Amino acid sequence: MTEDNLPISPKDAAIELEKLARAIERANDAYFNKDAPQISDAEFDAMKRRNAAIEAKFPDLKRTDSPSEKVGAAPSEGFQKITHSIPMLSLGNAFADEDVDEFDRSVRKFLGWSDTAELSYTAEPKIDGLSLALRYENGRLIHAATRGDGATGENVTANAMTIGDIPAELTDAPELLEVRGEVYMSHEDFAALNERQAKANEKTFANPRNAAAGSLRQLNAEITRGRPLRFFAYSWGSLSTPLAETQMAAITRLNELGFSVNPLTKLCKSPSEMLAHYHSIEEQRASLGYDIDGVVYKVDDLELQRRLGFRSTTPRWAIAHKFPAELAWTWLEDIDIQVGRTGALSPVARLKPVTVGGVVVSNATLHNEDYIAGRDGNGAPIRNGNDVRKGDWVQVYRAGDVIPKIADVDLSKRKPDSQPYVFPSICPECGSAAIREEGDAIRRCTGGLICPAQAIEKLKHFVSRAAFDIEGLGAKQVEQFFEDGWIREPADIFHMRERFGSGVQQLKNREGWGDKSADNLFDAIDQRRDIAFNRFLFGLGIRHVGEAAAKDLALHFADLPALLDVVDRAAIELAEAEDKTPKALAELPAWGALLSIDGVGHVMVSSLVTSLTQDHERQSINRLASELSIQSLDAPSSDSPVAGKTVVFTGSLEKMTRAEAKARAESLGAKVSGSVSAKTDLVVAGPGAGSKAKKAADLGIETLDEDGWLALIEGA
DNA sequence: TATCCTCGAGTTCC
DNA sequence: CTCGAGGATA
Repeated sequence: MTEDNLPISPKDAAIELEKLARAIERANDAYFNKDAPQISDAEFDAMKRRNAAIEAKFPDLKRTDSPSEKVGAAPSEGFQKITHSIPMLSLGNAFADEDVDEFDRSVRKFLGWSDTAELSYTAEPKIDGLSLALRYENGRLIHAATRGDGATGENVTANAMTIGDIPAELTDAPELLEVRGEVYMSHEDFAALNERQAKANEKTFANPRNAAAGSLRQLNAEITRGRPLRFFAYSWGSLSTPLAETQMAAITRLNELGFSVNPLTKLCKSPSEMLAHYHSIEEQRASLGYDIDGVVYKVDDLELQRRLGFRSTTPRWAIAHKFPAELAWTWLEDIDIQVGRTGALSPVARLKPVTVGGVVVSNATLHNEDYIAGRDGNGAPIRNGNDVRKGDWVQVYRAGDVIPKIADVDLSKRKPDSQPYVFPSICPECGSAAIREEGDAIRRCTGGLICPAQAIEKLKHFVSRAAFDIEGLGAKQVEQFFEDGWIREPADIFHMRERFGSGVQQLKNREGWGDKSADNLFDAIDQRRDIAFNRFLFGLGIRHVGEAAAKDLALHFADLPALLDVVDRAAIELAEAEDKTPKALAELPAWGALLSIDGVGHVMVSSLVTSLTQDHERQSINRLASELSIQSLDAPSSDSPVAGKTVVFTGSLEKMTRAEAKARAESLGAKVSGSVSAKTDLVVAGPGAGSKAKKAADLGIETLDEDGWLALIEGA
């Protein structure tokens, strides 16, 4: 009943979703709280699957209290999710003074500005806390959301309301105003809190940042109220009316509206002024009374910010200049090798635990063979070219304040009889040969799925967040089930309920598993029988096909058979080709069809062909697919006049650079190509346009000049 | 062919 | 978060 007779009109769908939500809620209540099920498991399951199917068809109608959000939800998930209307992105990083000049240069280059044109930036301390988005409608605080993964955060409104720096009401505010800033705790308050915690025999916090995070994420807002949190506003999201024309003026406006803003925010007219302010802030760092981890520079002119726009994950108009990382010395006790899902052998340093930047570190990555030997990927020396050995006295830091790495080694403390580390040439997990391809930095186990490490890592990838994201089936459970022999390939996951009818009993008898958790797991698994094509593809774990590539492929191919058909034909072409160079292969129909997809090159095509045409892999995929209903991806809808069109820019552009024109067009949903072909929808020709404009005319393709193009996209 | 940008795959600790 | 490398571009 899941797929059949789905409602056609949104109205019917909404009505049915509401009914299902109530019925499922009732059944849940009866089952969990009164311990007296009113309906059979099968009926319950069917209702939830139908709910999921309707939601998939009408994603906009998904209810905030949707049962699909609740199934298998861990008890810790006490906060509702909030999707940010504008994603909360992170910033690019600068570590050296030269990086600041480089930032200025790249901004000018993108805008097509000279080195001397006047360009101002703001510089402000980067507060080491956690970012928060506050949404005000008609001056009233509607909700507060943490950053989360950038797209979706947690609703912590009740807690935010208890923070003195966050006004519940604003006067004279825009109709819609989303203020963004940083929640933090001062050194003084942090020390007092820890003292209080210690006296009460409660746990103390490692640093103010953790204390702030822990306090904001209290399920009981009254506890948050007792915690001395503060807030600096530094940015904004959705707005009904612009705050100002410059960053500086916008910050002033936020201050006038009643928000605390950082007093060390300064307008700088050149990279040297920015650096001077950076060093001044660095000197004041210890006396500020709160933690900061660097300085943020932003292009001051908001119109320029808009033009600069965003790369995939960071804005082009801002950068974070980090202070040098804290360092600590410790003993390197051992070097272990981990095997990843692609067979990559990754060395990890086991360290005598040491505190670095408020966190105890006992492992550090050693990347690869060359990194241990003291060379980077280009053969250039790192750590003065010194290698790292077992028993060495090493200096550790946390790159980007996160990933522990080895900065230096003290040769004077090295024992005379110590030996260089010998990187294994056989896989420590399965004994297969571990081979390093010519020109590759990484040594890989050749065992494939024979290697238990690879098999397990591949399964972990399959259930990971961007893939099938099965609630209650994380890395740990996968490992356990693999060892039990219950799950050896993805399809096995979807057979668990039926195949282990008796197994459920086994599951329930195991520590940590009860009736509820076992059933929740099976429910969560069933939920994922409806899966988006891109998630499915990503989950297969084909080399070089990550999240982005999987989406590109899913947008291009209607379904799995369509993709497999082209890949099969490409495989035949490869087998029959006499000239197997990438250039020659590109001329072949199927091979060329795959290469024509944006972001797909010959390495990825080879990978698709080798992986998807292997017999056992294909059978495994078929077994999996037969358990699923794979949802095709619709092209992203957009109202802009150029959405989905292929545009070619030729000749010189006068009001913007090529890069800016491309970024702008892509943000409106257009695809920008370098050459004119039958697939081209529109050519924008500036002065000096030559053969491309002529070809466009020959093919009868619409051609605009720069002003015509700007008029077309105006207002979009 | 060289250079820039983005992505994939690896990593730690809470 | 970082490195290496794939893909796009000039």
